[in-house]
Amino acid sequence: MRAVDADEKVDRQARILDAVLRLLSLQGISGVSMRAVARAAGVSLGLVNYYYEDKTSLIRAALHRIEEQDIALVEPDPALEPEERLRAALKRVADPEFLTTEYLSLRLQLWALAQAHEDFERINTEAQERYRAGLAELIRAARPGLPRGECDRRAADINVIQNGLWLTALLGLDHASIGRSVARCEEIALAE
Amino acid sequence: MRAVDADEKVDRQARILDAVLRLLSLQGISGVSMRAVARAAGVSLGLVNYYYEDKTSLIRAALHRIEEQDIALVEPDPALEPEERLRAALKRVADPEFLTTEYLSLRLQLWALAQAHEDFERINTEAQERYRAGLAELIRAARPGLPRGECDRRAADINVIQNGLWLTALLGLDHASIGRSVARCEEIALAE
DNA sequence: AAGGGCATTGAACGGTCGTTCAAACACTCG
DNA sequence: CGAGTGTTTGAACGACCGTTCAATGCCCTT
Repeated sequence: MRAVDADEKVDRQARILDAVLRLLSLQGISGVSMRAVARAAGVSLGLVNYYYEDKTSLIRAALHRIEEQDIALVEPDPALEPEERLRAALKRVADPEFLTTEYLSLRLQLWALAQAHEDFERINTEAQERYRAGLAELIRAARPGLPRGECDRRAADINVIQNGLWLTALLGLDHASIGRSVARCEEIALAE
Repeated sequence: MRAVDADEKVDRQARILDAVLRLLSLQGISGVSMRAVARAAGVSLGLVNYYYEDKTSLIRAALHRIEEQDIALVEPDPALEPEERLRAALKRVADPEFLTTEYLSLRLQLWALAQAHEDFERINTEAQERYRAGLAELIRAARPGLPRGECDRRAADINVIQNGLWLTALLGLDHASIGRSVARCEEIALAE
């Protein structure tokens, strides 16, 4: 059982952060207490405070973790042509891998947190802007003739629909309207 | 000062609920404690528990209050022709009156709560369905020739964009993309 | 073997939480 | 006036919260 032991021991800090994300997604911020996090991560209360100065920095770390995932969504896939690259990125947001209740609920909780806490709002806004810029860049690569302003506009419009798509997927489960919305995003992005 | 005194006295129960909505919007669920609510409403701690059995029923009451506002958004305006009625309803969601940070933040907090608490989720889903049904009915009245399924489909698609619109308005403040999204909703709704 | 530096633990602190409840208040009716 | 009814208050309870910290365990170096 060496490997399992090692797995369980390695990087307790990461396991603590995982536990935060899990609890936040399932129970909301009310369910995230230092003790609950410690319990869910299988470590002692003291260790949570050892790795994270206080609760605020713990949540902040969770926010940054989600931010990385968001940016990865518009990371260009180098194996594809520009247009297919864009299509792939647009489809990725409706991928079952990302459209899980756990992930979407987590996003929602973080957005809710951003509303209540100025510090978190800044992190969130920056992430949103980086995402939108990445999307605009993908459009520009796929439609080189478009002026930059038009690319930004399209990225913004797509962003609106994608946000709605995520929210709708979370609140109800209307798969058909999600598919149609992805198609609508492609239309907006690739119009000549 | 009779009138003011009366105003301040009348319906303390309603003032308590107002305080909940205000706190929830501004500080999230973490800011809503029985004591904070009492303080914000200008009543004693005991009175909050007098009118609301426990904290859960207090939040539940807040959810129902928001639900009423949502349904009112698609309430047909009898003074208008069917098509204008629909346009009015679609424009209403982007009305500055509803697009305030306070109101949107409140919605977000309630959605976040619905994820964490089964009881709240049910209330929320029902409200969402009633809203969507109201929207489909408006479309049917404006385009009587359309089959019912197509109306439902359009209502669902519009709902996705509107959710995104609200969320985008809350996270950033891209007014231009909001205007374009409202126009897109009209196109979807009124296509022949 | 002894020492030193991280990692890890859980008890303890003061504070806030939700809930309960006896007491005080305001008001109407007889 | 006094009895009765519905409001309103704030103290008190036990539970849980975030944070601190002395003590312990573990592993590498000398």
